Amino acid sequence: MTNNEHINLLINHINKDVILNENDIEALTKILEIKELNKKEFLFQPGETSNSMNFITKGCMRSYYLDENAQEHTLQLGIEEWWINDLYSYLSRKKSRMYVQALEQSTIVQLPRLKLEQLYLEAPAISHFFRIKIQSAYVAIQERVIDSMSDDAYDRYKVFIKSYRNIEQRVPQYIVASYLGVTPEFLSYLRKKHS
Amino acid sequence: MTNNEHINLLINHINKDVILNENDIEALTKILEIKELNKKEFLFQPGETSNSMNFITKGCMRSYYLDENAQEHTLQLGIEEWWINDLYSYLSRKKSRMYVQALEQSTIVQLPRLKLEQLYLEAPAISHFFRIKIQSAYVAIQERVIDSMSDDAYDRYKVFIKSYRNIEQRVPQYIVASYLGVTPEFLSYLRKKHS
DNA sequence: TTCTTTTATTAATATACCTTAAGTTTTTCC
DNA sequence: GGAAAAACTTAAGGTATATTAATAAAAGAA
Repeated sequence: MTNNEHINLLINHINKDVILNENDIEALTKILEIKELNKKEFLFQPGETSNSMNFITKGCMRSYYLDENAQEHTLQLGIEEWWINDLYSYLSRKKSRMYVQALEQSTIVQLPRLKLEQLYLEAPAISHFFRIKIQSAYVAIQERVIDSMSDDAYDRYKVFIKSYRNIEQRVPQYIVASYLGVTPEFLSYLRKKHS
Repeated sequence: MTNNEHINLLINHINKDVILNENDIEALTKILEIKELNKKEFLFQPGETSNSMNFITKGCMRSYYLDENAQEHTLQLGIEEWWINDLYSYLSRKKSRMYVQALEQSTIVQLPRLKLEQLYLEAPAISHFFRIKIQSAYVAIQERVIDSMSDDAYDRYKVFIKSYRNIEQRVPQYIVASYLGVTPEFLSYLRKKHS
């Protein structure tokens, strides 16, 4: 894929929610950076602060953290045309507890925070777009809190398969387990029991 | 309390995060509405769509929903100078699954959504304020997801007491349990065990 | 106050999920 | 293609939390 193909994926993606004019597109193109990540490579790690919005144009990524017992917990998974980040760190300007990692050879388009916030001032459409994105991130995570309180593990697995249809095939099952909040052994048991 | 006292609580609250000028304050005052709720009265119920931002100036409120087994799950608790809403419904414009209810005789200052979004256009400080609020709501809920995945019930209870210090005394324990995602019986057991 | 309703406690039994450990299958890479 | 590593499965035994049901305590109403 050429750089322009990656950039166009981003522009088209944004254009689904807001109307970008020529200036918006040019300004956006000026500030973006394209980054390649090898399989298992980290975009950032605990202790660092997220300084960009990251749009996946190729590959598959996840964010996760380690609890006190060094157990992995996956917070977010993403493939082509999804955003990946620790929004907590990006928004609060605090150090992240997260690893953000490529699960396959991946390419992302990055928008550096300071330049992006500068851009908000001249390009209201872009500001509006990210307001919408953050709102949907909120909506998604509230759904997750609700599901985790009302559903047992197998119901959460069904919800996961439904909303992450294409992703499920591409990531190891132990990562799905760490997203659902169960052990890989228990997920394996559930899959057998219900098959 | 007079209406002006309720309004001043809101203005002072907003002024902690952004600088409001005289016009901002006047415009804000023009669109706000003050509402009284009796103990146990609902601000809205499942099936309705949230159409305002709601700032508590007196009393204590919560949002909760019922799962398929008619179990209550408390999502949010708030007292004086906290916001209460189903942000999911407010932001997505979809019907809420939530009950938002006064736990004591309460007063809220409401900002109707359409008028507020109109106001954003002329009062960037207010737009900025709510962007910050939604961001902190995201940050708070992500913390909650992380805690629910890494901590056991007693650890979550300790976190709850720390962050909801003043609220804990004012709400029945079974509501705390429904916030933590455990049964009232189990919370009672935990409190005894660790006392 | 007294009665009624709401909330909290206790305890026995049940269940969802975890831990450990061993064995199997799949993927990676030289 | 074969060895090594990574991922998945199975099963036994254990723990955190749920369920049920009965009692006690506290709060609200008359």
